[in-house]
This record gives sequence, C-alpha cells and structure tokens, in this order.
Amino acid sequence: MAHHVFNTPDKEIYWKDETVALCDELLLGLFADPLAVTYKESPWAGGGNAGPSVEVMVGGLELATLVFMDMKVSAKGEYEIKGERYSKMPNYIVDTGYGLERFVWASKGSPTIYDAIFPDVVDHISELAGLESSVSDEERARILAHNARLAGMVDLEDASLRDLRSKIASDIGISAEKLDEIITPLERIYAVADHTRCLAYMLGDGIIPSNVKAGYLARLVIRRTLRLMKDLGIDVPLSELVSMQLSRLDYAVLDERLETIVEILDQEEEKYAETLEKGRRLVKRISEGYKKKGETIPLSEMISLYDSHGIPPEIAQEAAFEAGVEVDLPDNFYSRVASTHIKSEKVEKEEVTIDLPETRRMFYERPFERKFQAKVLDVADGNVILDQTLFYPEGGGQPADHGLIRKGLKTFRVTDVQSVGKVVLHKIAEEESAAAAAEIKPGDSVEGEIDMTRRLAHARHHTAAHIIHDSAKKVLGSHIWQAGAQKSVDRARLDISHYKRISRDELKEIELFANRTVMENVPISTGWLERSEAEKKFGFELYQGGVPPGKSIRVVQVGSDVEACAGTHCTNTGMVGPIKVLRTERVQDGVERIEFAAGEAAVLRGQERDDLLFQASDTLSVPSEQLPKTASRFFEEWKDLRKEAARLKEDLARAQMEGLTSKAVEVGGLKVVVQIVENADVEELIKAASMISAKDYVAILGSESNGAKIVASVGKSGLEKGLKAGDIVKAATKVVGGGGGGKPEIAQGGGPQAEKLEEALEAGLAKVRSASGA
RNA sequence: GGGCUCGUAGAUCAGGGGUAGAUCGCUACCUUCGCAAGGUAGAGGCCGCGGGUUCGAAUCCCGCCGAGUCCA
Repeated sequence: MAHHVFNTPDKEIYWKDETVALCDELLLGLFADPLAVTYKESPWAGGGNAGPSVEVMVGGLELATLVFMDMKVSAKGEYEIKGERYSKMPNYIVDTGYGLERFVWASKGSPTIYDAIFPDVVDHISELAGLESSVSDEERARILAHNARLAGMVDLEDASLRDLRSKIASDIGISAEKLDEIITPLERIYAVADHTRCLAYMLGDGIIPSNVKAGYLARLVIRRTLRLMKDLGIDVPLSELVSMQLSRLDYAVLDERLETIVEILDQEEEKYAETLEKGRRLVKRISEGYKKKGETIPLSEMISLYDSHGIPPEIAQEAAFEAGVEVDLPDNFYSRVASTHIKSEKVEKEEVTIDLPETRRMFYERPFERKFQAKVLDVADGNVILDQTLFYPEGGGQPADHGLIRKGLKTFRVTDVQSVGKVVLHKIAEEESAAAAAEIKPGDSVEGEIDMTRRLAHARHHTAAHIIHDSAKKVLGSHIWQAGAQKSVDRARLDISHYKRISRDELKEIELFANRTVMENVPISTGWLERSEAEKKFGFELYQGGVPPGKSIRVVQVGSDVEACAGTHCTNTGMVGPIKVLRTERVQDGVERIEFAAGEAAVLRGQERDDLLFQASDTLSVPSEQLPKTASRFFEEWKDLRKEAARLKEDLARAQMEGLTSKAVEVGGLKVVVQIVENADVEELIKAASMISAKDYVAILGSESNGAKIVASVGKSGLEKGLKAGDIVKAATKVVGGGGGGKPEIAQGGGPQAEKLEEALEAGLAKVRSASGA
C-alpha cells in the first residue's frame, strides 16, 4: 500500500506536516490509543534521492514509513547523507508506504507477522524442521511478542544484536542463551516462510536468477533460503516450498509457468551445491598451503574466497577447520568486503533542451515515401533542424536513417539523426558541415531524401526481431522477455531472458517458426492507442522494449506478437524475407542473445557460410556432406601421427646415442660429446642429450632447423664440478646471435645465424674447458 | 553496468618461460576358487581458440569464446 504526491515549485499539494496529520488520522481511526503511536524522524537516502523520513510505530511495531524526497545525488551538493552528497531538487515528492500486512498483524495480536499472514506455511515449515508450531505454545508466543515489541523500538544501526538480545532476555526474565535457543530456529522458520513467498512473487513475475540486477537479488534470496533450510535440517527441494507459496498467491499461476519455476529453482539449488562443493575443495587446498607454513588463513584470503568464488566465510571457516587451520574472521566481515569495492561515480546527466517547436514526424504515416519538403528552423553544430521530417531518429534499438538534404542544386549527406526532446536533429557529414552551415539558413526550404535501402534493411530486421521474439516464446516458454535489442543493416540481435543455454535444436525450431510466420504473410498492424486501453487489451507484455513515455503509445502487432514500439516496420511479414539465425551467446546468466539476419542480409550471411563450406571441402577434396566425417578422421590421424613422431624421435635419439658417445672427447676429466646432428629438431636433440648425460657425459649438440638450435646437457660428474648446462648454451648461442637457457642438467637455445653453428659448438666446448678448470 | 577468479588426462587439480605432472578412474598382467584390497606395467593431452613478444610460450601480453563469483 503506497501513494505518492508530486509537488512542484508552482504547485504544492501537501508536504510533511499534512502527511503526518493524515497518517495520524488513519491510525486513530483504527486504534483507540493515540499514546501508543510514535513518530520517529531520520534522514533517508536511496536510489539517487534523499530527504527526511518518518517511521510510524504502534506499540513498537513499525506500521508505515513516510518518505519525503527533496534531494538528489550531486557531487557538489551541500548536504551529506550516508556518505553521499545531495542537493535540493525543485520538485519534492511524498512517498508513503503503509504495511497492509503489518496492520493485519497488529490487529490480530499473533506472535509474529508471519503467523498472522500465513499460519499454514509456518506450520508446514516448522513440521519439516521437526519443531512444533509456535502459535500453540503460549510461552513462546509471549516471548516472541515481547521480542518483537522491543526489537522494533531499537535502531539496529546503533546497537548490536547481542546487546539487544540480552536486554530482552532480562526483561522477560530468562537467560540470554535460553532466549537465543528459542528464538533462533523460529527466526529461521519465519525467514524461510518470508523468503519463499518473496521468491514466489519474484519468479511468478518472470524474474530469472542471474549474476546481475534483479536476477541477482533473486539468486541471493534463493541461496540464503537454502542456507536457512540447511540450518533447520529441512530436507526437501526449495521448489516444493515455493510451489506451496505459489499455490496460495492471490492470482493463478499457469501450470506451464509453475513447471518452469520449479525447473529454475531445482537448477539453482543444484548450481549452488556445486559452487559450495567446489568452494570446499578450494578452501581445503588453500588451507593445506597455510598449514605447511604454519600460518592462519588471513582475512584477505577469506575476502577473495567470498568475493571471487562466492564462498561464505562461515563455510570457508568450517572447511578450513576440517583441514586443521585457523581462520582470521572478524565480525564485520561483510563491511570489510564492501570497503574493498570502489564506489562507482554517478555521472550527472546534463539535460539538453532545445527551445524550438516540435518536429513533425511523418515516417509513421508515410513509411515508404522517400522524399519530403521541409522548412529549416535552425542549423547548429552541423545539425539541421526542420519543421517536419521523414528521417527516423535512432531509438528503440533501431539505428538512424541516412540520406540527403538538398537546397537548390547543393546536396548534403545526412549521417546521423537524433531525437532530442521533441526535436529531431539531422547531422550533416563532418566534411560537409561547414559548407552546409554557410548554405542552409533558417527559413530556407529544403528537400530531404531517405536512403531507402538502409531504412528497409532496418525495418526488416526490426520486424524480424518481433517475429523471433514470438517464436522464442513458443519454443522456450512464456517466461521469455525481451532484455534488449539492436538492429543494423546487415544483422540484428535480440536478448531474451531464459534460464539456460538455448540448444542447437531449439534454435533451429525458433528459426523455422519465424520463417513460417514470414511465409504466412500476415499483415502487420500499427497504430496509436491510449495507454490504459492498450494495457487492458494486451497486458503488460506490450512493454518488451521498456515502457515508453506519453499518454498514447504506438502498438505494433505482428501475428501473435503485440508490442509497444516506435520503430519502422514492414507492412506484412512476407516483406521481411528469409530470416537466418546466426548464433546465440550467453550475454549474462539468464539472458541469451540471438543473432540473426533478415531479408537480403540473411541471403548474404547464408552465402558467407556456404563459402566457408566450399573452401573447407575444397582443401580436403571431399563433398561438403562428408566434411564432419573427414575432419574428424584427419584430426584422429593427426593425433596418431603426432604420437608416432614422438616415439620415433625417441628411438632415433637412442640409436644415435652410441655413435655420438663414441666420438666423445675428454676435457678436464669429463667426457664431452660435441656434435652436429643433421636434420634434428630441438625435441630430438633434447632427447639425445638427456640420454647421453644419463651415462655421465656432457653433451653439446647442435642442428640446423629454422636457424641454429643448440642443446647442452650435463651428467653427474659435470654437475659435481659445478658445470651448468645453461652456461654452456648461453656461451654457444651468443655466437649465432640468439640466446638460451634452462636447468643445470639440461638447457636449450638457438639463434638465427645457422652458418656459425660449428663455431658456436666450439664456444660451448670452450666454456666446459674453462668451467671444469682444464 | 563494473570488479575479481578460473579453462591442463575421463574426474579433481599441481606446474606459471626451458623434455607436460600427481591423485582417482580406465586397460592388461601378477596374486585368488572367485571378489575386494595390494603389486607391476600401460593407454589416455591442439595445456579453450586466435594473434603478439622470445632462440624457445601450457606459462608473459592483447583479443575472442566458455564458466564461476561479488558489488551497484
């Protein structure tokens, strides 16, 4: 229950005093005791606005909040509330919220609001948790009532929950522990009851859990509820409880919707279990690391676990404890997390207003006319403003029209069209804008001409977007809602709300349905309707692309799809031409993007794909039908060959080893092999070298493959003398103009000057000589 | 919209410029009347994709794709 009052500088309806007076009147009408009513004023801020607020309490129970918004966020504002700066607004608004259900509670005298509103649900949850119903137990009822009254009077921001508890306990005359023991499970039950109902509403309204925005809120509620259920030992799927809540909502939920909601919840429950499981493993690994070092897990690690892996600190602590490591976990954990996030700066939008009469927009009545006459009202910053236009300004995901503006024999290209307030701006091409400013003057008559190819491509994509949206709804379910759209000349995309990835088969079906709608060639009707009338007729599903302003809205009907839409459309679905779905993308959790092309663009995109097929089948010399089979065959063969090559290299190295060791020279008491191995790559050299050094030789091997490659390895005796393979390689590769390095046992390197390979190996040998003290 | 994390064997993950690893699972053999356990051997990797830097990239840089998570 809420109502708003908008006051403007010219017209004040009512403000604080009168609002409170009205509230007082209402309460006195309902309650006999005026002394039980308390008003408490405090600053309020939220959603970019702020102002004073008044809490209305009866017997400790907050029944209503009266908010008086008269400030907005402003970097240079003179008031500071909750760490943000605000300045006064010209308009001031009264926003009151009366808790209907709280009134019911207050009048019924039940122990808590939940017992008053949905006793059956509370009973059911209590039963699942193995607790007796609270309502029947008189002592509990008394304690709860007392608790509620006192809790309502204390501002939680000022006092900690623990202080509050002990105060209440002593008031009632029991120990704080006893109070805790009674209240904690009950609080959880009420919380589950409350959260599941909240979820019933949210999901019933079509919100899909996500990692952003409202969907994220839904996910948070789901997870919190799951944790509460676990604490209570309730072992039924969350979807069961929410279904129960849904069944008792005041509006009917369709079976299909219910099925979707159950699926969403089950999926969320499973996902959360997975996240937690993954989290526990991660904590265990991290714990082991700290255990080895004999340290406790620092706060920074806990924050990172929560922040980037979603592992609640309690669960992390539990898992760490199991691994035998202590955790540094302060009480104000969550506010510590918050402080690591930098507050995003809100940019104040400068409202541009142009003081010119409204531009008449003719593109709705005459959608396929190319040319029009108009009078110039103004020219500013390369923008021409006319009294009327056929140019469609960018809006609703449809880009602006392009075209020409003619004055006499001079023509100027229009490269952008924007709608600012009621006025349409025609942007002249950068390089022509100076000439246009010189030529075109207010009062002139000009002719406009629309680039119809571009306009039609937009229209096709726009209409196609409506058709795809409709098809997606048919294929995926009625929970589909448009979450954004963008059209262009050669492709378009439509974002829809959906709780899982669209499968390849579903995508094909959507494409097929869409093209059937095209082939049915049904007329598209567009027209202006009174907002309330349109809503009554078509429901809120009209507002797929957002809620447009104004008293009357433009309604576009494409087959079974009806939307409020300001774009330019085809006249019938056949005009759209073929629709080709190109791909899907998961733009966020819970939002799928469908990319598609319509009309000529669809044909072109199709041809591009055919080209890919032709090119691929051409290189493989097989017909395209056999591409998948051939490709996988080649891939398998390639893997086999790779393995075989590795085996052969090993064999080859082994075979070469004997020949190489027989040519060893003695340097400083070490047997050293210095050889060029023809046609060997690095891998082969490494294998050979490591085999040679295994027999306690020093190997310096080189080959020419794509420049000079040099590998050195040092056996046991060499290592004992402090000889390092890396040093040998570094000395050798310097000669061929490159570099190298590695471990003491084996190292590799190379350089571009292959002709100096022999010299390089000599340098390597010289290094051995000097290092071994010979 | 912004931040953070992660893509390596069938699974879970190490490695973070220098010959791709561990554990579980899988296959074969040994042991057994048979199974489990144990022992031995082996198979299994475009280190997500594409660029760049480098003598050399799974590793560093950039872009893309995919997944997760937190915040407003």
